Amino acid sequence: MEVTLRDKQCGLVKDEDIGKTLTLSGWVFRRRDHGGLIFADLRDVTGIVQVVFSPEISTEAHGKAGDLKQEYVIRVTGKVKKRPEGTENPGMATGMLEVLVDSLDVLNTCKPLPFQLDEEETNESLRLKYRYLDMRRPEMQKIFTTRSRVYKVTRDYFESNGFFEFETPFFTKNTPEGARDFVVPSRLNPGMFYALPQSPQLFKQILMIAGFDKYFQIARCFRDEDLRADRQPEFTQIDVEMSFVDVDDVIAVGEGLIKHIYKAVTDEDIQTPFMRMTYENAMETYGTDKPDLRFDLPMVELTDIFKEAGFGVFKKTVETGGVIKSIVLRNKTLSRKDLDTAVDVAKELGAGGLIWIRKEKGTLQSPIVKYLSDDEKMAMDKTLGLSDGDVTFIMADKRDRANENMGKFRLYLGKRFELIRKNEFKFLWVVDFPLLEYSEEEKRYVARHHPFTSPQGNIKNFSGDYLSIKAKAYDLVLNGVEIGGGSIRIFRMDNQLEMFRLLNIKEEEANEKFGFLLEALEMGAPPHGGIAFGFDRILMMLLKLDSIRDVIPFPKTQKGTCLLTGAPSRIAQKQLNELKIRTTVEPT
RNA sequence: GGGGACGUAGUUAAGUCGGUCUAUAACGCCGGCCUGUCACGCCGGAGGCCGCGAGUUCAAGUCUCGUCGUCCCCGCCA
Repeated sequence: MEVTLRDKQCGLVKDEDIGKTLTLSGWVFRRRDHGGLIFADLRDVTGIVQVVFSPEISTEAHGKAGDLKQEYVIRVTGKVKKRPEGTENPGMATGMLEVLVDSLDVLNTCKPLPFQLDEEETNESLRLKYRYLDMRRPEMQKIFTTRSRVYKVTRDYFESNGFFEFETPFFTKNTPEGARDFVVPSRLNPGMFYALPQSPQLFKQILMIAGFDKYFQIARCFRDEDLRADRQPEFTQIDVEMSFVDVDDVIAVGEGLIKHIYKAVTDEDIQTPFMRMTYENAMETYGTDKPDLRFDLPMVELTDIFKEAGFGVFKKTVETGGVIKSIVLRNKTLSRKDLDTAVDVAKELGAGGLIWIRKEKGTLQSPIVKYLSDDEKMAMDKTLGLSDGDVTFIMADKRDRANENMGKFRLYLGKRFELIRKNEFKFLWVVDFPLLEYSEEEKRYVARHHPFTSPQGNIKNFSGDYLSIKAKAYDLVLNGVEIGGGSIRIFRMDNQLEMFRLLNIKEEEANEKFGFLLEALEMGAPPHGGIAFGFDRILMMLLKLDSIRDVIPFPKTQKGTCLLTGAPSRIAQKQLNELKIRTTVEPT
């Protein structure tokens, strides 16, 4: 016998259904039992519709409805009616309608819930353990239906721009640079391991060399590093690579994609092109390579003004090549306590110290003011344009440390004094990254992005300051979070060898680790470059959520465990034997 | 590896200076009543190893140490 489970979904019942008899199925979201009359909100992913059980319509259905409980799965059949005047609910999409039920079937029951679905705040570990209940909440359904739509518009965008979608291997080769790899033992090759990809980087370059011109993939990536609110061990990237392009081409495609996604999520248009800022400018002005531009507080350098200062810390810092940087917090008359707290915070962030100078009634007040000459005070006042109620915060340190610490302190000020305009989306390209950075740990220069990133200009026989070489690399930053990054790649073997020389990587080592790419570079590799966007982070930001876990269906805890499935777990000795693996941890 | 926060009925929270705490409330749950509710309402009831383990004390939900779990941050990570 054929049974109709439903004619349409709950949220899709419309005015034109009035008078029709429909069969609907869904979950009992809430039930309001008035004894003689019982209301229930029937819910599915499309929304909620009110169903009414009245003994005047069906005593049998009304009788059964008395036993309905939260989250029972039911099927009802009944006539769609306009609600009686005065009982409409304008707060819900189907609030003008209701279904008068003549027959009710309980398709499945539900035990009492471990937490209420409409509870504002529920312990996240409980939500993760019962993720299927958590995900029934309308807010979560909104997140994941949005996520689904973003996959679709992403594919639409690339498809209409001539890109080809590929899948690349999960079981791949361990790479030396970058994050720690997750590894998978190879049973067929005892003692050998695959690595899960940190990104499809080398494969997408190979695809360019293979002549596919424009590639994209919505790719899962794996990095065995510690977790954060915006970092999961497996996450999704929108991975892109293009041939015969330079920086501006990739950036333009990236902006087009973000515009598309932004529209899909917020239904609004954003202005492109996005602002661009050099890495150096970002570091000098905001002390970070991912500035949050939803508030101002730029850093201003005062090194020249205070280089002769009577205040020992300033003088000594400048003499030893350091800098003096300041931030002005305008028109917030801070108490002594606020200022003391600010000093403590700065120290906790890693600063050696923090000087404050407050302007009131036209004069500068500060513990160090007596060490400053009138000329110095006037020069500072003029440079910073101070008014009454302004506080200048000053750090003196080596350039990198002063920038970095002041950058962190800037974020503190932004939060503490609520300067962040929360409704804004401030996109920003950070460009002209240094090609190299010095690794204290390894005592050598390492690639800031990765070793296949193209330098700006010719680096053949380069002998100057290695840190001054710029890369054709770019990051996309949104509200202080990095949501994408990429580069133009080196496409000629001679340049790649030059790069390895700078990195002090021996040719044999390079061949052993990524010889397949090097060999490919020698067989007609076209100029190419690309970018990858953090899919989860983009969603998190656009939906104004605080955690990447909220946009991932089944996320891991900070210890990397899955509370739903209990992963990771021990495996049987037999499995270990097959893999020729012995652990050094005793079973507990 | 390090720093910090939290852990009390099924859930969310309160619990002051260690002492009427026999641990409180709301929601949920159970029973009853209710024909226009929509977070329905009203009456009644059950429900607790105060994360776990030591210690201090006449006395511990409360103080100390350890441990487990979750979260935030640094390191790590692009």
